[in-house]
Amino acid sequence: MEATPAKKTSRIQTRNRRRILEAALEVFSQQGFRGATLDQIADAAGMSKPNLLYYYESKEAIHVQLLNALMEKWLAPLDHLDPAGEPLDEILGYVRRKMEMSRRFPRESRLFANEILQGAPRMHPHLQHRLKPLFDIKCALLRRWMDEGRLAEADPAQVLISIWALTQHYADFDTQVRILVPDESAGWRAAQDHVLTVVRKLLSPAPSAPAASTLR
Amino acid sequence: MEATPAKKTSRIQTRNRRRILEAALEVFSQQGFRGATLDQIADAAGMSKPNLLYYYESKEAIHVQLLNALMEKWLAPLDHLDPAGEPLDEILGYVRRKMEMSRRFPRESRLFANEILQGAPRMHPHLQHRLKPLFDIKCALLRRWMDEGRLAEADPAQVLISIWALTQHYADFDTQVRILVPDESAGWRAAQDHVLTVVRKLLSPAPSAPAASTLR
DNA sequence: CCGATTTTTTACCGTTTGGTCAAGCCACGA
DNA sequence: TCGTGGCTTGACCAAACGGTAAAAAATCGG
Repeated sequence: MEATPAKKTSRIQTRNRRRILEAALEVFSQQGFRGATLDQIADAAGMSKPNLLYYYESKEAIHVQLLNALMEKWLAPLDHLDPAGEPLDEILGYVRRKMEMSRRFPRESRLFANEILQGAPRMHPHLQHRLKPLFDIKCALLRRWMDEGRLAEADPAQVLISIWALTQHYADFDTQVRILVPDESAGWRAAQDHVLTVVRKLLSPAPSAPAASTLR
Repeated sequence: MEATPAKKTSRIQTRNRRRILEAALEVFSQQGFRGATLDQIADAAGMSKPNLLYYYESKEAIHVQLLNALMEKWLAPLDHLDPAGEPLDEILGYVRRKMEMSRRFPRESRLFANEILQGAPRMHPHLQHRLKPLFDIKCALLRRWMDEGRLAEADPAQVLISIWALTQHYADFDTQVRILVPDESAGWRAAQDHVLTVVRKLLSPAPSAPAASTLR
């Protein structure tokens, strides 16, 4: 059916699509979906509005494309939590990766934040069908580690949520953080060290009466 | 000069102004400034658009009014940190108050988040002249408590920032949290207990070699 | 009850918005 | 060289937007 769609995407097509997404990320992440205008995006992409609409059929199509790409990128670090690794190291590694993402991709973080703030009108299915299952799997993993006494006892779901809160905050509330802690250079280092400390103190297995398993 | 402005605000005026602010809070917190429309707000307030503009001269005026009122409300809990109190209790009390605010005033939290996400175009001065000084004062207080050995050592600025991150996250990312932890009733209780635990573990003075004051 | 003032509505305006259209441009293979 | 098909553009549109003008309606002091 449907005659071979064929026609590979040309070099100019990939280039322009990339430019559009880059521009759209910039604008959407700062203004939100409704606040952004096609003219702004087209302008930032260095092309005319009709040309932009030649590559994406609507404003919403661009937004959706951006969110889809984002979801994969966002989930990757969590996916890397290795059940075979040393629990605390695994989690601290995860935190490090999340902080790194907040630092290197703040616009993606803000795009996500905007979407959630508005009730995730376009991402709700994604959250339910991709994020939730992965979340549950990793919660179970944390649960197991805690039961084995290799992590301090805590609510696994709350642990993951608070790691997100702590790490993403530095990207999403960057404006506020910069006002309060003007230190440009050392800022990120201090932030990362701090968050790592918080998580370590939260999850380090009891150092007083240790001994691996308190069976029963 | 300027003949007595007089004319007390009538009963109907206060009532309508309140209704407008209530409606605007609902809409702005969900859609952001640019995303919200006067028609939406007027609709939510149960009045016509021109009537709405009879009470506030512009969309921006409503937004500014909302942000001003918000700032006071938002700072209050931090202001209550008592230098004379028991350090850990004071801070845990502060965390409790912040969690309570996230639960009872999620729209205010999201309004604030929206403003910061967009670079705080209207709130920047407020942040610099009201939030920052208070922040510095409370950081100094934490510093003192830590130096006295009554709190665990940490970067005071990062401590306050992470408390905000943890508490506000439950309001701002409510949509996501609800998907991941569907438990309606126990959810907030679990969240609060968790955040309190995190902060307690972070700031509890070393339990091994305690003794109040290690005066050098 | 009246007159004056405050409140509300109807009709409207100029601008911005997301999106369309038909014509022009340009690269490239034959 | 020319034509063909992908790419680009200027001109345009209807709807939605923030906001205004003026008159109708409601309110209230006397």
